[in-house]
Amino acid sequence: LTPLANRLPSVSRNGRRVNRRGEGDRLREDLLTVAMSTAETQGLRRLSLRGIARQVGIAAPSVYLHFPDLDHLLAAVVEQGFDRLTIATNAAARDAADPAEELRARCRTYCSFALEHPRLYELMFQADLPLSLRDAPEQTPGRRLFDNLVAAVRRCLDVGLAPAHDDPFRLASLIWTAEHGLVLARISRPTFPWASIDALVDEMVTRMMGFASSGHE
Amino acid sequence: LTPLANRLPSVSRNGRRVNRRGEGDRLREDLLTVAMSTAETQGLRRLSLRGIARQVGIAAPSVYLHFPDLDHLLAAVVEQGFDRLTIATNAAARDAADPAEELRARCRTYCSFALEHPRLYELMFQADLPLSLRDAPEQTPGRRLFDNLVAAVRRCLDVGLAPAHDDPFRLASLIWTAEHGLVLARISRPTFPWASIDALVDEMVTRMMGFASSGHE
DNA sequence: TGTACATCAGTGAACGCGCGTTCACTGATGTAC
DNA sequence: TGTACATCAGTGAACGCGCGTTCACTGATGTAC
Repeated sequence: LTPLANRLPSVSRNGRRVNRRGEGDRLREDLLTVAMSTAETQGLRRLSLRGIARQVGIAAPSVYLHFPDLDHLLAAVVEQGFDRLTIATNAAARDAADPAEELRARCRTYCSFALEHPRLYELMFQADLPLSLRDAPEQTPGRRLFDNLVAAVRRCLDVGLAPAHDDPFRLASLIWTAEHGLVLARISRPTFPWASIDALVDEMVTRMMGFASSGHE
Repeated sequence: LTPLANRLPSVSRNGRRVNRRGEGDRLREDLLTVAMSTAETQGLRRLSLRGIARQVGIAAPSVYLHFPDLDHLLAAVVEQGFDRLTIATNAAARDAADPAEELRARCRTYCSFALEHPRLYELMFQADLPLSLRDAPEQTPGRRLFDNLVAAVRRCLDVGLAPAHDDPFRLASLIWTAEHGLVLARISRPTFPWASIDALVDEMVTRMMGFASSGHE
């Protein structure tokens, strides 16, 4: 009501400025960013709509301007997690000298990502949460990532690095689940005397694919 | 206050009788039984002290007669889960003809158990919950189970089924994490076109151990 | 045989908390006339 | 140039809920004298 207050932009108690007209979508990004980092640091159990709103600096109901409910917000986090993981593994694959090395690089990067963001990785596979994503049967998040793995396995078979009669899809299922277990076991049992993750992944891939063992003998 | 009421045993609204003197420990078993079955059917997210008390038919504070807090109750559930899994895998191992078959039988049974009790299995590996069990470093629940797996792998090496220079502990780590991932992936991605779990497990073990492949060519 | 007392197996009410969601609203800013 | 109006980007208060935990208690039953 003072002249001074009239000249200042709208500011909530947290110091956040209300977005200008037409820029309301910025809040959506802010919400995702904060949800993402909370997921990484705190895990699913500490992820709440009110908590995220608090950190962003808005009132809780403002979340509903961009997400119909909490599940859809979490689903967006999961999707973004898979996008980043896909980008990271593809980048690692590009530098590989041959298909076998590419496959190993993909798997090592996959595991590194999971172990660097353990809470996010857990959320990405938390069975019952992203309710809104379960309707899409074949478009499940991470399916693209898996398809890339199948293709990498196929390239190995094509150049004769493994028996040609093997099924790439089946082999990729075995390799994906194995690396999945490798990281989840590490996350949930941190005191177990684990060997180096990179060495374990390489050995797992080598044994699964039936590569001539290179490193470990 | 009526003569009739005096002759009846104490009964809470749920029809539960108050245990007789000296038999207070029965409530502990009831709590565990109910917590176990709730864990199996509902999962961790729906497991609450009040909910368990409600199902057992007691007042919520009565739980504190037997467990110092909710975490200790959950820890007891986890422990019981590992006990059952250990018993099941050992039973399966007894009927095996040779070490290779024993190892496969152990792994198949492990996976069957996990897939028959998916919510319980998830709880057993839920990272951050059994706070009271994390103090015991080497006595982590499931360690006995893992030791059995190492021994089974060692027997395979001893009879020459796999290269003798391989390390049983390392191989067991790879096999355990692989089967762990196999079941968790199935639980969290039920719509994925999975192959038969028994066939996948057998193939995984065969490839990991370097057995002469018997079934799949 | 009777009675005071201790113990056991619980209970009922209350606490403060954070949660997801709803509702009607507000204040700034652009637009039409 | 001025002004009414629509729209945008949010807010504040309130709802009902279930939760874990605390506290002082109760009622039956066994035991000592």
